[in-house]
Amino acid sequence: MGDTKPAADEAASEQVRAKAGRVRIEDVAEAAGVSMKTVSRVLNNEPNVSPRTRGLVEAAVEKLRYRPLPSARVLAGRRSYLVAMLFDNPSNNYLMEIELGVLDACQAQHYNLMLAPLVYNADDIIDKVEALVVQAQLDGVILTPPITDDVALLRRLEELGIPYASISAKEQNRHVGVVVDEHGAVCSMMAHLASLGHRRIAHVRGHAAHGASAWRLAGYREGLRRAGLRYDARLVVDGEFSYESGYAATNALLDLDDRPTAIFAANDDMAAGAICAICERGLSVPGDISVCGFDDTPIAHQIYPALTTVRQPTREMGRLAATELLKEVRELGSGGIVDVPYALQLRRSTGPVSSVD
Amino acid sequence: MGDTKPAADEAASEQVRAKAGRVRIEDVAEAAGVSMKTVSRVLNNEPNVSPRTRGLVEAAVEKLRYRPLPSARVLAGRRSYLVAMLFDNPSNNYLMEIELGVLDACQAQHYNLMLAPLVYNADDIIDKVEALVVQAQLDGVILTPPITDDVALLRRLEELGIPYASISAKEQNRHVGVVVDEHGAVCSMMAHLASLGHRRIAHVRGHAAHGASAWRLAGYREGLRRAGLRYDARLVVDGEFSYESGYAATNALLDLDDRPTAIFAANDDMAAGAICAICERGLSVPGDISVCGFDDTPIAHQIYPALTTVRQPTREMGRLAATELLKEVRELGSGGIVDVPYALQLRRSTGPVSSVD
DNA sequence: CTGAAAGCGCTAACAT
DNA sequence: ATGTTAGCGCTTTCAG
Repeated sequence: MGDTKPAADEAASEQVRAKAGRVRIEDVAEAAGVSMKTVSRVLNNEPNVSPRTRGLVEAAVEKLRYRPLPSARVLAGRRSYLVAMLFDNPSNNYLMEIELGVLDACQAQHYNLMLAPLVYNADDIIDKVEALVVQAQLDGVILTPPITDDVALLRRLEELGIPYASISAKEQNRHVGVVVDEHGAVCSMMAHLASLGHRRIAHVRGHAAHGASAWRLAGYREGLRRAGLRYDARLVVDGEFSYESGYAATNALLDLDDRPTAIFAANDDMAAGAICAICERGLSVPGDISVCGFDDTPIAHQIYPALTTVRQPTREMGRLAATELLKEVRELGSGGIVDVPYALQLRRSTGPVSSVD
Repeated sequence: MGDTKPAADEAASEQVRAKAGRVRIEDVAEAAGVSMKTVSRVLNNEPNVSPRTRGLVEAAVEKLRYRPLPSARVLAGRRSYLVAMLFDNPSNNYLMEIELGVLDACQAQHYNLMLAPLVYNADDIIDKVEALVVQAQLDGVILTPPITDDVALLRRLEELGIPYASISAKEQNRHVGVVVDEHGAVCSMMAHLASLGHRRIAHVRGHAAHGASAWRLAGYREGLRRAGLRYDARLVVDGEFSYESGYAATNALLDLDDRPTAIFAANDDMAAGAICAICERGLSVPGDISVCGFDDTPIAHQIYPALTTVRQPTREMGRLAATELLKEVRELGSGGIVDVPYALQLRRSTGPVSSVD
């Protein structure tokens, strides 16, 4: 390690600086023999840099292992490289999958994610979000159900001119985000039940305030229609997406004189509750009654019998929503709606209608 | 709206500025009739401000609805007001509860949370974390299992001098963070099983690389000892915390000539797998075999029969870990280890040993 | 295509 | 107890 050659000196001093202080854009500029601004251009993919210069800068960045300091960029620039995910925890599992997907996209594009727990329908939600957007200088927000359906909030976000993307929003007009054809999914599920010979199919609804509940009910009715079955209001009972509500709703159905041979619950948790209620009466699934759910959460294959349900690619949905949002952030109007595919997961909880019935 | 009176002018200009640009510390200083620095002192709870002045400043902050811009504070100051949570998803549910707790504490103390998905035992984990710490200027990190047990990482964090807090770390020496007495919890569970008359109690182990597995096994052995039961190696089978592994392990146990009358699985998912395996053989839980788990995840009460298990206050653990970390951030050495209580959740999956046995 | 200078909003160090 | 000054590291004008 001689200290005679200038090159060695330079390398050494750079080392020291990197260790002690921190490599700054100025150091990179010096190393590449260009100005700070040119380095900045390269970093931000701006036009008007010759390929040769770009290469020089990139090499210097690599060599010095330079990474821009986020706070400095934010302070100086217009963008904050920060998006927030607004949520009112619908379910730990669903939310975490979405979050992981969002994180995937954010990391890939060097954006940061901030989490904003909110309470759906609380009257201070707009103030809270506004404070967040202004204070944290958010570049955009991701809305998860059921926050997606707060019209007042949507309006305010539009007034503020801040890009947003929603996941499974009820109203899809003018939105950026991702949706899955829940209506179609439920229709397929109903077709599956009908093909097994079921004629009395019940539905346990989800929480009334959630958009998903309406879709799933609509799919149920359309499914009945297509199978040539009559809608019977007594076979539709309210739940609220929780295990307990599914349990209670199913007990009500089991008390009917003419009980159903199949139950479509609006999500897996309620379906699990349904199975429990059925088992407790000494009936068997699917021997006596078939049960199916929606979401394909882990519980779907961790209960006995394993649940027939509908799978949505949750993590992918998070990733795509974030991707569309970031497009929108870069250029208003460039984000779109992505329709992701669902898949029926046929498992043991559904079977042919029992012949004695 | 006259423009003659200076006071009105000032108010109006403040309004405009607040709307168009943004309220800055300078505006607050002007409104309070003090210098920028004094406002800064009040904002940061620094000493050497007279109560009167403090009051003046606070009133101005309130009136102008002033909020400091994070990036500016970070750039100018030493702290980043940012902590990261390092994780290698052990389970969506567990992680989300921890995260919500951490978020509670961070929000209360005006800190931001960054999420860092990692892969336990990957060889680039140290580089990744180091890049994060340096680049994002983290004030501290929170470690979740199993990342808590990466000794090389812990050493590096200490070298870097960056505060960290861990949740349920295997080695608790010199750590800041939160722990629960898992050993004691398992002993209690074993005492419960023994009191029901069980003499042949099996254990399905967790993933070998996780600290929790070792604790739970140790608690199992100690529990046997206290109940005066002999340890039988054939009754201990390996799992890896997944539903499938619990299912497979239980099938192995059921194939034994002298099969157990109770199974303690190292977590709920595996216990759910165990119940499935038992049911599939036409045996009943707890009639033929009692099953218990650990964690009290939602699945514990969503399967049939509901699972006897151990509950840890997960969200609270996240909150406490973050709280201790932030103490440590403010003043090295001020954070400590918090021992949180566990609770046995007795449900239907455990019962008296069958008399025929 | 490139560079020089002027801040972004705040805090640190040093006055006073 | 309070104020003054000089940056933090980057981007944005605006000028070449």
